[in-house]
Amino acid sequence: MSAKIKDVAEWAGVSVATVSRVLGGGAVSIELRERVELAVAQLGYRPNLSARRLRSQHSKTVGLIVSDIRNPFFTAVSRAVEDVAYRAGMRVILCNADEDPDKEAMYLRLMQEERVSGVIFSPTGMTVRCFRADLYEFPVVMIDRDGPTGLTDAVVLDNRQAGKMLVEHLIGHGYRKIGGLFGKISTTGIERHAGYEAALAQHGLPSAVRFVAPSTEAAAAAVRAWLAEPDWPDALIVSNGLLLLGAVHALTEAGLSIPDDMALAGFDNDVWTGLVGHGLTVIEQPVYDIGVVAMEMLLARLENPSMAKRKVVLNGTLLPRASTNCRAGLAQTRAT
Amino acid sequence: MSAKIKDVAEWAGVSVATVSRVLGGGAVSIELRERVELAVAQLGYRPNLSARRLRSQHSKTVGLIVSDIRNPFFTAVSRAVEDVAYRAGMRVILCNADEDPDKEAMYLRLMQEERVSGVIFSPTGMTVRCFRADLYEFPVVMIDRDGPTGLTDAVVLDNRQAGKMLVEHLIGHGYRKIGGLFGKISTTGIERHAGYEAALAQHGLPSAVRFVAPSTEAAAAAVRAWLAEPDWPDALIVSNGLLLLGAVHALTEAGLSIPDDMALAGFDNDVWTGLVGHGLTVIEQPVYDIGVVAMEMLLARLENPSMAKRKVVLNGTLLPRASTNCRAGLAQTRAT
DNA sequence: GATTTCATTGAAAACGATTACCATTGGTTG
DNA sequence: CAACCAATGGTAATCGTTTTCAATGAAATC
Repeated sequence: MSAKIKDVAEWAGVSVATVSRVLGGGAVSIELRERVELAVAQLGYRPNLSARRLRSQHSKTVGLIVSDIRNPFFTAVSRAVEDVAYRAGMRVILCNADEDPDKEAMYLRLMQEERVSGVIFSPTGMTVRCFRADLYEFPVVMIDRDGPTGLTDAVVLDNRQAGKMLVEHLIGHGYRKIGGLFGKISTTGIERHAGYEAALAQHGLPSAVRFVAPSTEAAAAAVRAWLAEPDWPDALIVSNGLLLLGAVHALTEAGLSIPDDMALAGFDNDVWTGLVGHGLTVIEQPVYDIGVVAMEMLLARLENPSMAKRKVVLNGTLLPRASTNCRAGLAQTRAT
Repeated sequence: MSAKIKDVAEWAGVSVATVSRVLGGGAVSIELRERVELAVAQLGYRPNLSARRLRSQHSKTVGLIVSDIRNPFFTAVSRAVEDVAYRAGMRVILCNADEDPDKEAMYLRLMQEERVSGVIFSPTGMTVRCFRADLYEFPVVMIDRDGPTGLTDAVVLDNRQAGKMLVEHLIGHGYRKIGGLFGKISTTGIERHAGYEAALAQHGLPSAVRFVAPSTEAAAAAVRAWLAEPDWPDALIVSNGLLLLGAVHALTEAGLSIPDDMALAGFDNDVWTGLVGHGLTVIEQPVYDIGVVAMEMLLARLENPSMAKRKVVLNGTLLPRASTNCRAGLAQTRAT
């Protein structure tokens, strides 16, 4: 059994209050402070965080609920959240909800039991629609997906604009039959789709879309089915990295050339996107920044709970590469 | 302020002990049990985990200390650890130690303060050499890297054998000048290097190695420097996914063809390895299994602390692909 | 020199659960 | 009918901290 504060106090010949003050940076004479520090070192004393949290009523812990840590987007975000959190003296509890509203509810309940200081959460469309922030005693910062404005803080990408940007890039490179493949569970897919439709409508071009479950396999299957139909698009926009990989698999196994048989563009600058052929054109999200901003917003909210809710909208940047037949992209890839 | 157990007791007209028994599955008459459950539901009561942990002296929490969650190897492992942990009613605290012994020590101290039930840890070579398991009150399971046998439980890959396997694959495909690029911080790099040397020695072939810091950029720089020398190998073995990516970058930017100018093989079946050219030959680690086994070992150890220490050695599987000019690999890639 | 002020320190009361121990009840048995 | 027992509920101690409050003594003010 490890040493308790009482042992330290006895060893140093002071009261437990004094030890606590030394640890917490209170006012203690230099002499006692040294005696206590020596005792702490000699006994190898480590405070019990459960006791501390119970008494002081703040956990210094944040919950991070993502859909799947294996998605490079979320690993980058979580790394950023952790960096900022640990630097601020807070711990992080990570949960994978697998885009499943039941699991989300379960983890939210768990966060209450932990009495976390706050939660950073990337919810499904389902949960976002019926989320009642007032049910929880901790502030929530939504990331990637956003709910009805003003309910919680949020940091998201300008998905609509990014969707438009991708379509316009393709139009600018001469493509006219531009298909879209979007995730059907998250709100990001919906918004990117909206941008896609808006850009096409603006140019008087027809749209052709498929909505799929959020998995590489589902995307591959959808593209496979599409290729079996008589009439495919000559360019395809895919709404996130996981789905994009599925599309690549389906096109490769069909022996089709990118971009000659079908151009391809998508979201998320995952490492592999630079390595398919001469590179895939993608919208790069500021993944690390998203995590940093989310955690900083949470810290600010804890500092000042009554502050008006904020929504930070970040912009993606277009990385033109060879998969959309972009000469700039080709040149860049060769040079790199 | 949320409801406490006392409020529930008053609401239901019973004592706090009865409420606690209902929650903990003790012996309570059916009638009172129903009254309590109703009260819990109506008040939205959630037990305070800090209080529970303080009193019951077990945290039901495990620490997971990895070097970087952005490394796909560790994301897969961590996902597995979490799945098993949450299924066993335990929470996971994740820490990134960045291959830095100081950070490792800091997080280990944090784990003590949290009074975690156990820790799963992927230490640097430095920490592994001077790790004193008896300093900590929780059991530790080492993953990926292993310390002196018998000190802690461990689950690792048979790195030596995997290194040999890769060399023999290359020799079998006619390569004779086989270089090696290994990480210099972790023990995995050392062991894989040992297997590499052993296999070459067995065939009477010369070795040529470089050791680098564990980053993609360091690997790219090393390969770049190597290519500037007059005499490079005609095949290169790289000791992990991060470094392998660096090698690919360096070779690509030098305009060299894989495998015509240089064959390439490595470790970790990260998604992108299947997408470079017609695929990179790699040793695939059973990443998810490693996490599952590690967490299960930890649970077993908690169940029975006096059990003899175990070390589980898993085998990698060779995925022959086009980067080593492997016809089997080529065919497979085309078919997939 | 007496009174006020101030910085230190210690004693003890929380924090919110679990649980050992005791008291009550009603039924069964000798 | 007395006595014992099983089942159930309540009381209070406990976990290891932080924090309030009062006490102490030294310095400062008048």
